[in-house]
Amino acid sequence: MDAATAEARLLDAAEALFNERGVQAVGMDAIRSASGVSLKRLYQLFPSKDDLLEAVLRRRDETVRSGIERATAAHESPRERVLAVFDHLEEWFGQDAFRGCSFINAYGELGGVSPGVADIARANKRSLQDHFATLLAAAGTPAGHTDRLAAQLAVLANGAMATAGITGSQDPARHARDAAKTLLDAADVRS
Amino acid sequence: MDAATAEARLLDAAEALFNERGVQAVGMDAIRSASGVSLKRLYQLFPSKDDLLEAVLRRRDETVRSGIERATAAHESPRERVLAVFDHLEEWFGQDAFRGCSFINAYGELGGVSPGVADIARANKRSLQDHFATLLAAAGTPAGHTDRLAAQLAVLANGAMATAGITGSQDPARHARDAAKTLLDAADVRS
DNA sequence: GCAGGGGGAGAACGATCGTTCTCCATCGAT
DNA sequence: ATCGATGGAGAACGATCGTTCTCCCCCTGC
Repeated sequence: MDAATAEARLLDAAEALFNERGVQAVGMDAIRSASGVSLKRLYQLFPSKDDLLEAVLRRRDETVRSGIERATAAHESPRERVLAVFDHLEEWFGQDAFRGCSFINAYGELGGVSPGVADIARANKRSLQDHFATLLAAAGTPAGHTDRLAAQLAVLANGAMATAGITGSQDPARHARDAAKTLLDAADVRS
Repeated sequence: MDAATAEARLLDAAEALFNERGVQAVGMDAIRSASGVSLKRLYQLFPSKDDLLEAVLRRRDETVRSGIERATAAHESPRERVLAVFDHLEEWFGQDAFRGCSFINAYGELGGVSPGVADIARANKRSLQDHFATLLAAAGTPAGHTDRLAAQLAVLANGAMATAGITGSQDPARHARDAAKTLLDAADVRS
């Protein structure tokens, strides 16, 4: 097995286990067993558990960003693109392994003691809000209003993730989408 | 020191430390040092760390419920009472020790391995949504709409907590409040 | 004054974890 | 065929943690 596939297998296994049980409850042996990669190789590629965790979060960050990008690109108007984000959330929440947003969870567990984890979580949440702002700017909304509306939409999306994680239901995505529609209507973002 | 004050000191110390560093990063020795209660007494009152954690979360649940109750009771109309919840959040987010919602954080860290923690978090979030529903029902909103609107407001509140925790800012509370106002307007909850 | 019991300080214990090390099998190059 | 390097399996190590135990002090009832 070459280094690239070993790394991918490690990130896959670690991501799944961290998602399922949290970070600190997962031992390096469990990651080794699940990935089929030896401890020696593991520590060659990721010198510490922190390094592995941050690599997992960085890859996950890239995954969710491109997933949202792809979901919004499939629609034409800014309004539909904003709503597509919430449709994307609903689909995500329906997956079997869904147990909340990795960044919200990792921040809750380690944000207080690991600045690296806190930074990655912050960056991911900022990128979500920036994405909303970009979509709204294309609708020709006045600049002052887009930032406020983007912040409100980000709060809705994060609330959907947190609520869906805890309750284990997809409903929060639909409620967030409905609320987003109301906010877009009120801001006169109709196309 | 009698049992009641020992218990209170333990819950205070554990709550502060869990909030600051997460649950698993806090050793029982740290709780003993911070509380000034001996390990023997600690284990007499709480036979395991899990018991202590659940007691902390249950007390915290009572605290946030009564805090929201008190904040809403200070206002007259259903609309103002709903908005008072978000003012209450903003004040909370401004506290120095604020590091996100205990239930969202605890669920992220332990919800996957501890059904007790997951249950308490679920109950807390359900009570928040129920509270919104009760406030809206008093406004005479049609029953079908109150549940949907209450769910949307709960998503907003949870999103404010998650976003404020990660970004360390009070702004999400104001954005959530603004969004809530828009939703109330759209649902014609004007008093 | 004294026996006894409850509580405090902290050592001790067993388990687990992150990390490193040992030993051995494999394999390509000469 | 032999050498050297590579990597795998898993033991070993040191630290930490949850939990229990030991020892001693102090207080109370007679």
